[in-house]
Amino acid sequence: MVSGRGGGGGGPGGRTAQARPRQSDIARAAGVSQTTVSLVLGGNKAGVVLAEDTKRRVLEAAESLGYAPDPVATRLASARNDMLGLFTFSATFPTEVAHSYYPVLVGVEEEAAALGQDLILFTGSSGAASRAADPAAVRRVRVADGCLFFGRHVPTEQIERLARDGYPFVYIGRRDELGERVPYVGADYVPASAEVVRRLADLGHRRVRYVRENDDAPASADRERGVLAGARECGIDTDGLVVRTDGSDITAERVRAWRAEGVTALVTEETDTAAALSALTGAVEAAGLDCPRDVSLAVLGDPPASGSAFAHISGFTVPRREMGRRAVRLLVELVTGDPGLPAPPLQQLVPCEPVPGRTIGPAPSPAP
Amino acid sequence: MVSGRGGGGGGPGGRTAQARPRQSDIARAAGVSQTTVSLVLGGNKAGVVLAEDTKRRVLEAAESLGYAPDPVATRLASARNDMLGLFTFSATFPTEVAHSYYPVLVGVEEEAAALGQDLILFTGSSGAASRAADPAAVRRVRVADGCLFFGRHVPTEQIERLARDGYPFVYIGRRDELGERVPYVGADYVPASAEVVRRLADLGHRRVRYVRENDDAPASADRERGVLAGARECGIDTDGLVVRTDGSDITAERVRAWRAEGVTALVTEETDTAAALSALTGAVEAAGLDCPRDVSLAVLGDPPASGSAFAHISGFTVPRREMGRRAVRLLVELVTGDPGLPAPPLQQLVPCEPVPGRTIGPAPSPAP
DNA sequence: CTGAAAGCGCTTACAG
DNA sequence: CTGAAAGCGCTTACAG
Repeated sequence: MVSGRGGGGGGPGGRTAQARPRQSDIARAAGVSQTTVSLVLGGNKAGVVLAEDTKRRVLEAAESLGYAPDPVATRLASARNDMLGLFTFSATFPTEVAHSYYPVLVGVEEEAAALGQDLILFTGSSGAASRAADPAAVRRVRVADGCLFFGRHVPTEQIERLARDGYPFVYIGRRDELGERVPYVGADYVPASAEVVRRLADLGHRRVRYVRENDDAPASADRERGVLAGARECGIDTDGLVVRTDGSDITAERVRAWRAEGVTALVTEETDTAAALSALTGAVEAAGLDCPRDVSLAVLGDPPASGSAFAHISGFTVPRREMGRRAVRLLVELVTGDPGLPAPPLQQLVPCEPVPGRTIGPAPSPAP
Repeated sequence: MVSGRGGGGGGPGGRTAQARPRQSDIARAAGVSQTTVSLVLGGNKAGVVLAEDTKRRVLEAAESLGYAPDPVATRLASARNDMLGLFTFSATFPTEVAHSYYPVLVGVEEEAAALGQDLILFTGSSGAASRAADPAAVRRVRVADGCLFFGRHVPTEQIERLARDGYPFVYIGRRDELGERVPYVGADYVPASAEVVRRLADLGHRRVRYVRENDDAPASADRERGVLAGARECGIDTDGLVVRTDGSDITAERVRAWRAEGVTALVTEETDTAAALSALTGAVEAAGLDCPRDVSLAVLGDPPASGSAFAHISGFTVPRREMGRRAVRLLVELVTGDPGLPAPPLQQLVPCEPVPGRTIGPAPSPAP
């Protein structure tokens, strides 16, 4: 048996901890049974009729004792506790990608609060020791009714285990590798990317370079798909259009050479590392080119920091906040969903918002 | 009775949930009792001696059944749950003050992960309806072993109730109003503020204006205290030194008048609203003054955004991340602390880091 | 060395 | 309208 209540703990003042009140304490105070307390406080889903006076006494006792239900017990007994998990696959909150992470969190938090859900933050690995591979890490999420997953390095096997057990979860970000029944909320990169190319075409650009990273992320694949689709639609040369890079080989010379070939617009993508983006902007600057006078420049996704020289770069923004919101909404639907009812769309894409910016302009004469 | 296993739930795929194996299933398979299974799998903290053969049989059965312990039940049965709460007194995560909030969260999350604690995020009010005054809102935190409080508008009464019950909590940010036994981790504004004044004095400045907000926050009081102490120490005129404002009355004319009076340096403070800071920087710009050529400028606390014209403003940074870390450490000490052992320092101040910046320079001639 | 039993704090049929 | 009882899946003294 466990020693249980009244034990140490030593609260803030070093004072002896007072045990939290439970339903049985309320029952004693109100002179009713613990069952009745549960009925009164638990929302009374079964529609049981209770005497007004009983209700009042129970509520008063609960109030004066400062009662708060134990969500762990609630969940063990009922399979619900109105808590949602948010699991990130990194040792800590990504400091580097603060700009991309925070808005998601804001959206998640907003919608969770709106839906009366608390949020439990889990991290992939605890301390330096255990890696994200630790199976126990992912398993912990089961304390919540359902969980949001967010991040690059996904322990597929662990997640599949959860899926097999019917545990509700939603990915933030598109996932290919897990099949078509895996719920996610992603950004709709394809049309947004095509639209950027279309804008360039409308301004007279015919030769473009799309500088993307060597990355297999669905986001990168989608953007390339959109760029190619837009190019084909608008009669932009797709030959040599896509350039893969780790950043190191995008130099001022290369950019000048493109200009000499008649390239008038450059497009790149935003990622965690910003390798392609910073290499390209650096090369454009080093080449002494002005945007959009000498060459137009666009980025697929948000620029890295508002402080940089390219703070007003054209392109589109990723609807991170809305993705967070939608992911929560979907997760709650999965958690509360009646198995008989039609399921909500499991895989959702949120439109990206075009950013006019100041780095796109009419195509200059083909050769400088 | 609850329907329990195998029930609906309808996981991500809407597939029927498969019942997870539990200790009793393993027990049956291995021909031992459920207690023994718990002993074998549960780390065996009590140091009970078990037959090797029994262990092996249990482990094999667990493996072949794909057993994963139910963290909910584990936590209910053991006294602690290794969850820490983080309660913020605002409807949602502060979007405006993302820059000041996020680093704290990073620190909290880092240290919590390092100490094997999960994090529950609570917000003061859920949705638009309930205000932070809602007693139930604060009460919810009791589900965690202890809680961090963060934000300006603090429902003192609710917190005192927690304190009385011996519930462990720690404030992030200094708190005067709650007495000397209230645990907090704050920024050490006084010496950092004095140091900024000292730097100005060393550069020859003798007449200074400190433009602060009309705010009773401990942070504001501390900064003023530090400014005054530094001024007295360095022989800077304290007469008219401190200027309180809501932002509206800091104009280009006023700044020019100060210059005419011989003021060569301006100091302001960072707050949630940034009212004083943005008013002052706006007025300096409008007055056509260059920093530090015409006037030196410093801010007590971080500048608002890296993108602004004053991204390189001199002053100091608030050690938000370290505050988050320390707060978690203190809280865990309070939660796990042996009441017999000496308590850790309940009120801790973390040093601020000086930021050289580019807006402080030698004092120009007293009159322009 | 192992098992029967109580208990963690709830929910939910079921019987008064 | 209310209460006694079983149960969620574990942990932990305690008794063999």
